[in-house]
Amino acid sequence: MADSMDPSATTTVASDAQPASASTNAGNTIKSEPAESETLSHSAAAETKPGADAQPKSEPADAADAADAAAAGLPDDATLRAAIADILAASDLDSVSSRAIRKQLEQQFGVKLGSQKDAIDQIIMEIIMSAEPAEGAQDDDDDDGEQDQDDQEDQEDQDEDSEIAAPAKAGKKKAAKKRSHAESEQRGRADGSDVDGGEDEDKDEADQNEDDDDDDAKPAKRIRLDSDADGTPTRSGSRRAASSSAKKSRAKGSGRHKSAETVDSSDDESSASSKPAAKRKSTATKARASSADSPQRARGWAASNKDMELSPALAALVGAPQMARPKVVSKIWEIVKAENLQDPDDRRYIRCNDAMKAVFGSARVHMFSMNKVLSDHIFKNGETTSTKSRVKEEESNDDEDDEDDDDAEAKPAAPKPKPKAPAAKSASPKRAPAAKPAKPVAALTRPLTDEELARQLQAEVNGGRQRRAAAPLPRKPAAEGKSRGGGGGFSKPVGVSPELAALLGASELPRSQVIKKLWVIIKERNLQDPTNKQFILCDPQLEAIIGKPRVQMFKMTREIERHIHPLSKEAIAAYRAKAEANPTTDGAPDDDDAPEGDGLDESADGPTAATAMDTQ
DNA sequence: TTGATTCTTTATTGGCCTAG
DNA sequence: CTAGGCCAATAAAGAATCAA
Repeated sequence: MADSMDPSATTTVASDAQPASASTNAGNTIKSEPAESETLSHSAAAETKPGADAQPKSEPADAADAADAAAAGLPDDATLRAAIADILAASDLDSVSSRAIRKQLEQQFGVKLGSQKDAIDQIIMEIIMSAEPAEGAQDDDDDDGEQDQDDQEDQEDQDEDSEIAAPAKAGKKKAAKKRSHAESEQRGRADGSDVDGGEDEDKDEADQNEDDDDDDAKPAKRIRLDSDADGTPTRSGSRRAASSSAKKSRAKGSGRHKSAETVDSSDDESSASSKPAAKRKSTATKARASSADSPQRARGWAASNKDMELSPALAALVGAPQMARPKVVSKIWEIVKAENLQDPDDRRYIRCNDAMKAVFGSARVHMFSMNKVLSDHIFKNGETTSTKSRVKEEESNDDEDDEDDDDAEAKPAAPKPKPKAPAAKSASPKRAPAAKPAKPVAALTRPLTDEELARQLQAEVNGGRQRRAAAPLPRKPAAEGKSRGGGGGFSKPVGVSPELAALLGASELPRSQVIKKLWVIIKERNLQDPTNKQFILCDPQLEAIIGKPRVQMFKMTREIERHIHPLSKEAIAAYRAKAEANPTTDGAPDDDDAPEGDGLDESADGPTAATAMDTQ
């Protein structure tokens, strides 16, 4: 995390920052005496800047002894164990990695421990597992922590600048997070960037970047992963699994998983059920401290590791019809190594064997382009066609053939080509940054011979390409399949304040449209902060609504909320009737084309506001 | 550093669904 | 029947995977 960070700086930050929103550790941290914060910071330093002086509290003598022993060879098991225990005790398990620990040990003992990697991992796991009971004991503190968190919340509400401070304030973040909360409480909180809560927006922006710096801290999940692979049912491991499955379940839109997760987390049920019945709103604001960064990473990891459908050719190559992308890459490299397929002249090039030729369509492929080509052979689970292959097709259509007319219709489903299309994108708008025009693979692969070309063509026919002829991309079943009975939630029209109405040009429209239109305006007026596009630099009109000259896009919704009020049933019905009578292309009622009168600004808003009162 | 992809973070409401 | 989780839209950025 902080290889580049001055440990002393970390200390400063940690002790200076009001830990008001120290996410994970809120409960404890709040109560921490300054001295304790110091200790924590040292822990952080110890974790990332290994060295005798950074060695956390216990037994420096041991370290010295061990160093002596190291001169003779590797430290013995007991020494190693003690040292690891020390390191772990001083580290945030969500951010520390086995590698970081090993490096620290190497420093400490003055020997290379690469050969001991497995053993060290094993010891780490054992120590983590043996720490479990302590975790349970800490559960009782949860409520206190939560209470404290509530207090912070209030504080933060008063201090608007600290809004973004606690990324972990996602209340709704379910059991997996709660668990990590409990665990993190017990662990040291070593991560300086985690501790430095929120001071101001700029700080937070910096924090974001600093968080990113915690590079070499491949989180302890690595360790957990290993243990999972071994089938060792560690708590941490199951937690990770639960978290990833939770994510998956969400992606799939299944409530069943949720319950499974609940079962999984039996020790959490009390805290979960003890939550006031008040709904999401309260849970959302009730900041459940949770580990701020690690779950994110974990989920990112889980995302990458989702099993994907493989084309027949690729399946034949790797020996499985489904596999996560990284595993595919790994497997291919396994094969490359096993068969010594790397070009001796330039080891970045891989000489394809027959199976690989079927996939890559050439006799030689650059390692970097390998992934690109693989994309043609990897598909979303359960899909018959891949989004990106569609995109590719469209692109290739542009410069090659026009035979596939239906592809043009498929376009809306392709999120890519326009990094910023304000208009209708629906299913998966994510991954904006990836939107790069596909570089020709040929740039890295050598020109194909006719024979190879033919083979490539064949591979395409056999592989992913043929899938595209299949039925139109079944967009997220949840997206349209559910169609959530008659437009509740975001599609339910709401009334907006005169100011907002003036900006949007409509006084009644669905919440989703409010946000959508706002973004159109933001783009039109180029209001995004060029240095950090997550922030909106409000123009006078927008500032009158937001109340700030600059607002993070994530927080915009909250600010806008002040200008939104529910409509009466009658008003909603009227709105829908109007929308139905005047359907627009978007599917959602669009006020651009069918505004309820252009002079609705003030006049229309009065009644709606009044009716809104009725509703409430 | 290359490549692609998926998912997360934030905030909001309310219908739908499941489990108890 | 109730409680509570999921999901819908919207944005940018970054993490995760793997290899040399």
